[in-house]
Amino acid sequence: MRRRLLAWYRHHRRDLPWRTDPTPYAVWVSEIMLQQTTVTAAVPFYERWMKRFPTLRDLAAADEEDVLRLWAGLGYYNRARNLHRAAMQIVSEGDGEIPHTVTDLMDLPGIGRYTAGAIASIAFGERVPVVDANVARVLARFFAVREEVSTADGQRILWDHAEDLTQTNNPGDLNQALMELGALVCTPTSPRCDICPIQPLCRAAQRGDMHRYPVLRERPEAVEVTEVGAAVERKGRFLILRRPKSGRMAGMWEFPHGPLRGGEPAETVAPMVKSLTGLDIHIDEPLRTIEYTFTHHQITLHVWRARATGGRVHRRSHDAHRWVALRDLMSRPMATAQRRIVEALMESAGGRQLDLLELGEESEESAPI
DNA sequence: AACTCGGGGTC
DNA sequence: GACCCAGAGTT
Repeated sequence: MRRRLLAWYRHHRRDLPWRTDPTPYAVWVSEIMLQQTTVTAAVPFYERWMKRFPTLRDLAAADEEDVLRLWAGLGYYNRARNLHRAAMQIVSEGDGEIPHTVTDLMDLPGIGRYTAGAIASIAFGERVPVVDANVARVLARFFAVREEVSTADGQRILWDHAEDLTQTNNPGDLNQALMELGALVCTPTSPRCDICPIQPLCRAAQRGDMHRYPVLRERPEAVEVTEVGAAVERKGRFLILRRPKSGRMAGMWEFPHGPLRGGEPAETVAPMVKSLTGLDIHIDEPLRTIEYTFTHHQITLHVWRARATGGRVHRRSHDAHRWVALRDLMSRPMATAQRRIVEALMESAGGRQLDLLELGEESEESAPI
């Protein structure tokens, strides 16, 4: 099975950026980005990251604000904070070298059994297994594992199989081959058993019931949430708040917003901004409604344009605030939903300039673009 | 063992 | 629009 798999991998492996020079740091960064994130989504972020933080020391020396700025859009922001903290930990407490073993790697924040195994095997050649969603699927089919993947029994069985397979001279390639097969051939909904190099040895393929593996836990139903928010303007600048150091989206900037607990959205904005910031505002007009989904929440966020009319910013659940000009908003670390608010503001500003241009054209003047 | 994480691609 | 993804941390 290993021989077939490795032969296939050598021929079909994708040319991914972290494979051109798989230093321990490169492997580490890629593995953190790829946690719960598809390869396609991670690639452009990886390229930018390595340009800005080429080495572990560059990362350790960076401000968290810069780290989050580069991560903005990838989601799961604690990954970036943990990566940064781990880099600082290695440089300050260690010798500046990334640990070589699973045990030592797992002492670092953001590195669990999977990521420790990936770094140790790929970068250092340690004979240790990895079980991610790809490997779990491949092995569950190959060995016809009936146990639910997320249970303790299911995990133990899969890790045991993976560990057996990894007792070889090139554990890093073996692990990557398993993941690559899961990504390209042994896919979730329609596996390509016809082109699979290990199909003749696969229990599920022999039985013809590939679709029954892996056994996954039922997902909870999505919860619909309505939120209201405001782009509050004062003297041409907009109010943004920074979330505290811990918890969800720690350290990220956002417009004042919050869940609608009842009543009409339009009538809830001003009280929400008041309780969040202490500011009195005047609502001008609806700006945009933004819909997005995460985990099992479906959010509908209604955002209004508003002006500050009085009061002082006191901040309740945030640790900083700034009044920022529109052109500077995008350079703050903000999650995607918040960036869409900035986009809406820029589009409406652009529209206003276009209105001016059209007025100019009506008066027979040539307007520069 | 269950829950959370605030992104996005694929089919 | 489901479903899934190179998981980890917290409760």
